[in-house]
Amino acid sequence: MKTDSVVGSGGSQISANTYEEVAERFRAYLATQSLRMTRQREELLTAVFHAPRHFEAEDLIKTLRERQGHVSRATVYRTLSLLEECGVLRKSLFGHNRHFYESVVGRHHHDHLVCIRCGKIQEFEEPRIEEMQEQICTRYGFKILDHVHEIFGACENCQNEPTEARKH
Amino acid sequence: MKTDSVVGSGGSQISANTYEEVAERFRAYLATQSLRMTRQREELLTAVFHAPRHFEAEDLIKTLRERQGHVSRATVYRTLSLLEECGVLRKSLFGHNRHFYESVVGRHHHDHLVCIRCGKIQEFEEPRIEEMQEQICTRYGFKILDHVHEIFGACENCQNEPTEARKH
DNA sequence: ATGGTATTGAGACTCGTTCTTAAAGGAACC
DNA sequence: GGTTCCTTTAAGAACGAGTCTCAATACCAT
Ligand SMILES: [Mn+2]
Ligand SMILES: [Mn+2]
Ligand SMILES: [Zn+2]
Ligand SMILES: [Zn+2]
Repeated sequence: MKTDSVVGSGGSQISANTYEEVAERFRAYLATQSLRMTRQREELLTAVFHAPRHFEAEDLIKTLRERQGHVSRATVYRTLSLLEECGVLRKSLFGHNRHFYESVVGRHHHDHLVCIRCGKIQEFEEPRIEEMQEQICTRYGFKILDHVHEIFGACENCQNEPTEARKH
Repeated sequence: MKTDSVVGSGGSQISANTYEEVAERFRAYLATQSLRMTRQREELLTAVFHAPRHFEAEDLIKTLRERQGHVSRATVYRTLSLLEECGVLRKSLFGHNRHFYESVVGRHHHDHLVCIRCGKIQEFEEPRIEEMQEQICTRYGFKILDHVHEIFGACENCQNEPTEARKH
């Protein structure tokens, strides 16, 4: 399964924000937490900025390993969490197990159709669903922090492919 | 975090179906796959039938270990997958990582509000969301097989608890 | 430049899950 | 019952994503 063949909802390949806008948000966040901007965190940010729309932690690790400036696995995970905390990245699901990240600064909230055959990700936006979610939470006095709404299935291209048989 | 303090949508604690109905479905499925009903598979089925509404694989393993008839870890996972395949069980998310299973025979489809503090699970049913999902899939020529729609946050009880500070 | 925190890298570790393999079980036929 | 040919199992090794540990190093305010 390929890792990324995005069909975006019409946007550009890379976030519409400039690197500086995103970097600024990150720096500001670090400041509020009395955390420091380091060479590693800067490199990670650059890598994230140039990564495809939906990427996995392991992709970043690989990318960075190939370059001069190595960044350790632990640091990658630590930094991804920071970027998530400050609203630069969002973490979602590829399948029942795998995760991917995507940059969300300056983008609308959206959810995903994930093709379980070829890995293609189709983004969708449906404010009415979001609104109903809110209603449901209100009904139950639940304070929503986060949600996961991913739809798994077969994209148009993959629907005609022969199905795999049970292997045993 | 406790593992299960369900507030169901009004249903009974255990699936409304009789054990025999569920067992029959499982046997039928095994037959179609030329698989056999074994002592272990039977014990698993019983354990599943008596488990709380939402349970984890590890819970079952523990339960079975305490009894006379031991069933190995590998067999538990294999059988849970079979039960999922034949529509007896559904697998969902507790958090970004953890999974739980629940019996779905004879129950309506529903999704969950998961309290990230105490682990309480509130089920909800919203046909209009399901319908919109279908519309979206139609729009993109996507054949839906499965979806995950879990909402994470704080339940009514947990909203007033003091928040934990960043630990470092 | 110094000093006191924050940060890092490497690798150990965890945890859920899957894989491997040899031994045991079941069904069908004799 | 015995034989044959599968399927299934148990146990533990292996895996993979992610986290933790801790000694060595980097930041940055002063
Ligand atoms: Mn997306
Ligand atoms: Mn449920
Ligand atoms: Zn596809
Ligand atoms: Zn709660």
